[in-house]
Amino acid sequence: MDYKKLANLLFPNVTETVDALEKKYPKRNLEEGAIVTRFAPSPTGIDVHFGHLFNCFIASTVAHQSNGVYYLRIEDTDQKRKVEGAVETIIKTLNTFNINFDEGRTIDGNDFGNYGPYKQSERKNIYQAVAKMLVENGLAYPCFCKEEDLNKIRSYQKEHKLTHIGYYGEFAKCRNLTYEEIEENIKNGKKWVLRFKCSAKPGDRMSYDDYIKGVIEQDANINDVIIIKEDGLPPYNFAHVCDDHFMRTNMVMRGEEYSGVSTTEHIQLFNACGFEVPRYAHNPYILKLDPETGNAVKLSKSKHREASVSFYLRDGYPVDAVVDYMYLLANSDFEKWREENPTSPVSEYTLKISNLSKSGSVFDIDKLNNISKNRMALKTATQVYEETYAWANEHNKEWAELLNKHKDFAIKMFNIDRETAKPRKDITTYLKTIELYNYFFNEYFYNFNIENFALDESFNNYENVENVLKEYLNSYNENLSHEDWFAKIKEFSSKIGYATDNKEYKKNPEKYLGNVANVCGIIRVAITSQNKTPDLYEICKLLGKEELENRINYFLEILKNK
RNA sequence: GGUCCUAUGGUCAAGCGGUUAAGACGUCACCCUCUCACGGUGAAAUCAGGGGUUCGAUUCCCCUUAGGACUACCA
Repeated sequence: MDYKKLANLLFPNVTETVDALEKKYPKRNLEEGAIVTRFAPSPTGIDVHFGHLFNCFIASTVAHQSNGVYYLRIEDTDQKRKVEGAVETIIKTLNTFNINFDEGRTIDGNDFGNYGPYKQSERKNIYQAVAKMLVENGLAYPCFCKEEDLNKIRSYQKEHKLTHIGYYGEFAKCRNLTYEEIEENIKNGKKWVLRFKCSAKPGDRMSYDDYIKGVIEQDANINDVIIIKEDGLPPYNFAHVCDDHFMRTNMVMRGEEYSGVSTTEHIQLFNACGFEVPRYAHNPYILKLDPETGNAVKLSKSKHREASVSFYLRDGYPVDAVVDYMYLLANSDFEKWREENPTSPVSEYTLKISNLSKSGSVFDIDKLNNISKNRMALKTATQVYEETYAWANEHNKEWAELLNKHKDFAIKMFNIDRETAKPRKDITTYLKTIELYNYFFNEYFYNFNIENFALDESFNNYENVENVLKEYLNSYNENLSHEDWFAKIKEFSSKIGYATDNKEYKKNPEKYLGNVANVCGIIRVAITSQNKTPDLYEICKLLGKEELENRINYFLEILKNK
């Protein structure tokens, strides 16, 4: 067959040539070992998957560490699944986590960089030029099979339990069409797709060196896969090959789902085009334990809230905590480094792709919480204030207003038990600050009902409670040191029948109304509503004597009327 | 069904033929203590099973088992 003639029949309007493209997109001039890689999302959702964030994080870190290039390419060849606003969300979200691109599509829809356009739907001429070349070289052919034809082939293959399912060998009927038949079909307006003429046969093996998983030997792809769809655009496989070639990617980092036969297919395509095959690195998944079966399953947006990056943003996990967690997932020795360098920027740590786990790891929210607590404890009160405020502005207006209205007060509040040798570690998220600190604000406190107060048996006898609180107010003086403050409490506690020596109290509990811990407990609940709070002395000092009195009166009032 | 990947406590994991099998999170206990935290000390808890190779296997090989992925005009 005259393939040149066929190419012109199929692509009469394509004038672009591969040679011209090679010149237009020259090899990158980078230092030895520089990694050029990309994030290539499909704009099909309004939320980013944590697994994608994780992949991006690894790829961008590795690229930047090597003085390479990390770019963004939008894979929108499936026009049916496109979602409005998805690209913007992706870019914004990644930026939030300090993942930035050196070139690619931007949030306002423009491109920056010399290898664009960075959106596949705008690269049709490139794909068609390469496709035309393949036809000219006899490596691709048009296929007129319809969906039902394909289904028929598939069910035949399944019925006869053939090991290979697909369009190959004797099943690839359109492979044998003559030029005249093709011309006739086209003249009759029959729709066609372009298929790759695969030279591999059942039983053929191929191997490639995966940067993460090592050398993998695989059954080679034997299907005459589709490289140009009916709409003229390529599916993933061919778009990947053309784009990563002309964008001069040298390391394709992508999810594990592409490892295996797909990769052999992609390599065949690279070879057929005469393009250099890039290095592949297939990242394992992040998993989640299924409570019913106990099996680890792929983290999925539809089933697990922590699969969506918006979850971390909404709950207010500090970005540095999430980033630390990703480092930990990638390289377990990061933990040791972090222990030794608690305040260093992560950029000082070298991520080692060789230390990536070959299998997926189960997502552990407890670990993230722990990291978050530790990161939070390292921040100054002002930092905590500002980050919390920024978060609240987006996610909780009420909290934001209070923080804004009482800024100095709020910073002092966040500073309690902070700048000490053993800072508190109870804030995991910005969201958590609300339940942890709301009682500091009168706007909250004076709206509490008796149910909001953490009452225990110490509150059963109203007279005792009143007695304790009145004594406390009498003894309280804002100028007291911490020691003197506590000495005063002990003093009146003993006077009104509470034990001040805990060992003594444990020996003879019946001799006392309670111990000094109960006294503090009563005070704590009365002025904060909670039984778990930071240092009581500091809280009292921050609120001031007048406010203490008001709160105690308020509390006694509602306790009495319970 | 076929092909590939993976397998150390509940989780993340060190380990590269000889170890009392690190460490972290989580759990529990005790200490510290005005609560809660923090901190400290300690405990329970792991080499999936079976064959080889070897003087010796968690480590190397094979099989089994389990889990995961792929097998689209989706990416």
